Amino acid sequence: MAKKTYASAELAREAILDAAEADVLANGPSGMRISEVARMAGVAHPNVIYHFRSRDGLITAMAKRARERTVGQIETAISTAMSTAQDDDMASALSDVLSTVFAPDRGKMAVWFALNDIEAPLGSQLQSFAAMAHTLRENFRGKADPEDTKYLVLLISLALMGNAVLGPIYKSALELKDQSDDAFMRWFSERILMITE
Amino acid sequence: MAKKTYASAELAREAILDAAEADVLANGPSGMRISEVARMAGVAHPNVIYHFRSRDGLITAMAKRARERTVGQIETAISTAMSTAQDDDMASALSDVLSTVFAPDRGKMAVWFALNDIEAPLGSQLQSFAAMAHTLRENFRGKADPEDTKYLVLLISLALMGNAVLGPIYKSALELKDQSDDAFMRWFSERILMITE
DNA sequence: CAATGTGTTTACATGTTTGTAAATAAACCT
DNA sequence: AGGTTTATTTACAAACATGTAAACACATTG
Repeated sequence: MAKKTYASAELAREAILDAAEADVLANGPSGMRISEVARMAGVAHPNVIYHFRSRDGLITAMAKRARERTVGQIETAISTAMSTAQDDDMASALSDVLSTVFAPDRGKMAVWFALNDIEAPLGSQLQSFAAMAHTLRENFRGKADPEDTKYLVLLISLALMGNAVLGPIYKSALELKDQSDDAFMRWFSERILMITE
Repeated sequence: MAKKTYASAELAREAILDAAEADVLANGPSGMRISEVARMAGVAHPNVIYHFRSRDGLITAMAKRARERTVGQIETAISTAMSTAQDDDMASALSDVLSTVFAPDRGKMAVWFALNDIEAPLGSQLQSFAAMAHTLRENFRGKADPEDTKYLVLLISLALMGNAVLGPIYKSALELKDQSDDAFMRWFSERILMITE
């Protein structure tokens, strides 16, 4: 009795990828269990293997989908910001981009990937990200050193990746008054603008 | 024939912990395999269990040792810096502390721990770290907002943790001219001083 | 120097995980 | 409707990981 849970194979695959993503987010690539993924997706475990050939195939497919989705979201986030940013509220605009681009789950996933030597999102996008940042910077602040902008992009990326993983822990350890991501983004954006003076 | 590889049980334990640390650094807590640790330490796998009772016991002991070692190193690094720091070369002094405190391996380990919900080093030390930083700051720059110093310490911690994991990847993706940790530390230290103006 | 305790090994038991095989059901053609 | 392909399940096989048991070597000491 092979009853169907999903309308199409495509939907089943997506559901399995969703489950895999959740499992990896919680337990990392090495902690992901295909039976757990199957359970979460509501299918029998050989079905997962049927769709993705192997555990490794599942991880690869999951990473690929995450990468593609991320690239898309980054592009829209940046282009939105570039078209709406006003000189008088750069901090706000910047803060918005940052929260979007480096959402906690995405950051956590990127770190999991990096630690497990899996090609992560962002890496390949950073270069163009830096180029856009540099254009934006020179538009508002005049001539600047491209290398300096790269360092800036690097710092932002690293800090936000770190924030995704350790942010909550460290904020609580420091007993910060406002431990929300928003507060930190806001503070950070202001400092970034200070050092691009 | 139970031949001895190490002179004392204590040495065997240390060797096993070293191996466990290397394995966890490479594969994470969930990826660590007792037999692999045993192989690296040159003992049979039940010997590992004999010394640490279980896989979990091994991880716990390893984490504990790492925490204690870290706390010690942090304390000496900071006190050295505080006694030698000169007003005219703060950036250098700061940069030195940062590289010491957040060495790549330590950062990577902290991230592994955090992702696996294991109590990591630093967390409990951050508060006193922030207090020292604040004293130092007010000594050189006069009255400042303690909350702001906390954010600063947070940023530094997060960025350097991120650097330990993603630094090399991102630096290469950005095609930075100088991809050494030193260059980044130096640049970062200078910006930190800029925003504590 | 025998007895005991500690550290170590080999051999094994058990459970878990991945992956395969075969059967079965549904969808899709003609 | 019948046959083929696709998706799914149950049952099983094989590998691997953790942990236990028993035996064995070494050192200490009574």
